[in-house]
Amino acid sequence: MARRKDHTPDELRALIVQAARALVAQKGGAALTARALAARIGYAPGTIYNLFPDMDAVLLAVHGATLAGLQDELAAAVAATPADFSRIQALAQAYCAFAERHAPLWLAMFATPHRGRLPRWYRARLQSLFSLLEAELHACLKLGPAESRRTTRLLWAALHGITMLTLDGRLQAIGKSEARALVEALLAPYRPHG
Amino acid sequence: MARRKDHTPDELRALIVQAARALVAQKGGAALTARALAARIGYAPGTIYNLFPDMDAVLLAVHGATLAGLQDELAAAVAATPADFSRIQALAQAYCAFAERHAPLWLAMFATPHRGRLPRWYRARLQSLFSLLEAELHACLKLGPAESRRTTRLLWAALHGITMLTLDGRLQAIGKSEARALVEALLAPYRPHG
DNA sequence: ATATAATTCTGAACATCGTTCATTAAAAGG
DNA sequence: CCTTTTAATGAACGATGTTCAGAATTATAT
Repeated sequence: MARRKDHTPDELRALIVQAARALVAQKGGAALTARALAARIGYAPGTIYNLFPDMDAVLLAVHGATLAGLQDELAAAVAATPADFSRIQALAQAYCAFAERHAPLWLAMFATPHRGRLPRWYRARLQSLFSLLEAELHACLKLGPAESRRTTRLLWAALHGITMLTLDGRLQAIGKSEARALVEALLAPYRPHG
Repeated sequence: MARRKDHTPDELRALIVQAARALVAQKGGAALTARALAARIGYAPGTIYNLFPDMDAVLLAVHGATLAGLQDELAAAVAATPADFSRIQALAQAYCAFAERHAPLWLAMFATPHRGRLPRWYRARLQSLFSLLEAELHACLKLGPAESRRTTRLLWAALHGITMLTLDGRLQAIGKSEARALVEALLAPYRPHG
């Protein structure tokens, strides 16, 4: 039995990613199994493999959507703040808020180390995100190009650490309210003097 | 067939953890399967379950050993440096060096989010590590109690982030040499003025 | 219209995983 | 020597990712 529903390959691909995203968001990354996903979209498990090489690729597509969502919110934060230190604060808080609001999706993104290198479209997404932050740091903190590059990586990594330790409660669980204070303290050295 | 080799339960427990540790260190966390572990110690898979409730418990014991190893090296760093800012630098570099040197073990420690709360002995291990750092920060940086508590968490989380992003190459891969520069930049604001 | 080709979906099958447990072998005790 | 206790087994169960020969449907050609 074939063609039970008329979905173009692209539509079906999008349907799979959407269902996978919902599954991870609701029940965590471990709940994303081929059979559960197939049941959710009303297809047989094998159908997924006609559109994705394996389940890792499905999960990576979910992560891509998560990164896109973060980028949208960071862009909104840029648009809503003046081009000074307060924008950097807003970006950092938006990052933390997004990760907290989509905790299962965010945790799933870092749960399993990827074997092999990430596909180009995924690296491009990351690069795009990174460039956005770097541009804002350069503009708002008046750093030199080399310094803003390093500072971006430092703040990015530090934010990642704060967020992860907050979310999964590992290593001396950090309360959610304390996370904001930590981000403040992280950025404090970069605040213009006065 | 029973009692083929004479191991007390404690010896066998230690043997299992040791073999599991070697397995993770050599082939990564995903290679730690009940059957592979059993084969490595010359027992049947079921034997593992006589000594551990499940494989997660074995993995957690491995992580406990990893944390103990880190604590030893941090203590050595304390003993080898004067009680000033340079000691904080040495601690941070020791942390990064340990994670890098035991990359598979370190990555495995953060690969899967733990369901439920961690056992008490594990939380005590973490607390012990954290207390060591907090005491040194308090002593070497002349911070108040509340401030040293927050600063410890901040630096801990930031170090975690730098280390993780360096090791698994995710998110704008940070080169190993660049990681040291990032740690330097992270600590720079706390360097005594001059 | 009819036949043929191309597409698309199925679901049984395979290997491997964690885990359980009735069974069996070995040691200890009477 | 017999009995009890302990320790180890390995077959078995359910669930996993993945494959693929075949079935069902649509498109195309004659």
